[in-house]
Amino acid sequence: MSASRPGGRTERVRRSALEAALEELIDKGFTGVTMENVALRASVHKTTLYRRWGTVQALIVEALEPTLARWAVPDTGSLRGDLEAIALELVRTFADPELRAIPEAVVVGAMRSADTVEALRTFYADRLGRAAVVVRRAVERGELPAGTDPVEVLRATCAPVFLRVFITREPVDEAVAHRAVDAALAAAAAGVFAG
Amino acid sequence: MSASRPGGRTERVRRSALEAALEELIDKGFTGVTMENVALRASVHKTTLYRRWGTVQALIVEALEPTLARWAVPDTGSLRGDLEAIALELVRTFADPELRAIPEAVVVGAMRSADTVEALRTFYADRLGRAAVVVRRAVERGELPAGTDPVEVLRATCAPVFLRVFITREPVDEAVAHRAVDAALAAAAAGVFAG
DNA sequence: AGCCTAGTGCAACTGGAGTTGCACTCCGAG
DNA sequence: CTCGGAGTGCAACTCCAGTTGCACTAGGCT
Repeated sequence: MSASRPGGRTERVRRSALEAALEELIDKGFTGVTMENVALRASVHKTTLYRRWGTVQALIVEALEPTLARWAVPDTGSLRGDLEAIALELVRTFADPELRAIPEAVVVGAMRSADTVEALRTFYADRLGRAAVVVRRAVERGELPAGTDPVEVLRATCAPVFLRVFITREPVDEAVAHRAVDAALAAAAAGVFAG
Repeated sequence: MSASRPGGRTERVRRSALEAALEELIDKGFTGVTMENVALRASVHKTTLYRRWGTVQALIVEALEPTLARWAVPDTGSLRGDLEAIALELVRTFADPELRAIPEAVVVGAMRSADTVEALRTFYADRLGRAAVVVRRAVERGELPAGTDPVEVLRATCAPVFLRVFITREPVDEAVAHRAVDAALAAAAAGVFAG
């Protein structure tokens, strides 16, 4: 464990491997990430990678943790502004091939290994849970009916973007984001997500 | 090509392989489908499979074509009824592990090979296009504002289901389907998808 | 009937992912 | 400083997906 030797070689190897994994991911896309390539780039032997992480998926998941963790909930003053910030960030992420590689890798990984499924589930549970504040504030301000399920509003906002990117494989632009926000707001205002 | 000898061995091999591929897919899930396993089950040599289809993904895509093609657009008399039929069919498909394997395989395949991406895109373009009648009828009946984009309504209806199944990995039930329909209808009624 | 060839079967090969046993290095505790 | 052991490097191995060259079978055509 790295905990036993936090300042030593183990930690250097760990950092080097995670950094290399991230670079490989961005370069080659989720298909090209290989233990051997990562090992080469990190100047670490592949045996070490297998021993510490077991699978490429696990390595990638850990490599992505810091990137995914640092995410700030928007606070623009209005619900529409907050939701648009969230939706637009999604669209921009998926528009940039480099940024897109990261969420894509996780979703793909989840299709293959059960542990990655769990990682994905907890990640989105956490992020949706954190973003829920945005809707709760709106309910307090009286912008939405009392009893509105915050997470449902967020799901409705993000779902069309994900649908196009991962399922129907349609292009996404800012108009998609705006329409998704409008739709979510209309449904929420109508009380669909309340009770 | 099988066209050159439509009644002969080539066609028998083709049918046998596609059938075996489908069975393998349902049995083992998308992970377990291997050219060798399919070859074994179909009593066809794996070399033949590689020569005819090239990759497992291509084989699976072709094996799924007939299943995916036979799909009837619902016509219950009301838009809500039609959309609920569509959404509930999705939910039921994903609830059944056997049925779920099929769309899952295609989505996973699309993450890996470019040709599968194209297959997925055209499939959903076709299905959304065919289902659009449901909304067009509703517009004619005056249930929705004129100028409503039919496909947008369908996307809004299906997106939350796909989001939970493939992205956030949350369980789906019929309540999810109903709420998605309600949300899509509320947004459409508010004119979000018109103009 | 008999030829012609596309399509298939077969076996051996390639290549890369993942594993294993062993030697060695280096951190940290005493 | 030195010693123990966790962690790492290394090389050789297994295993399986995918490839290739060759023989041959079987369907269509004259």
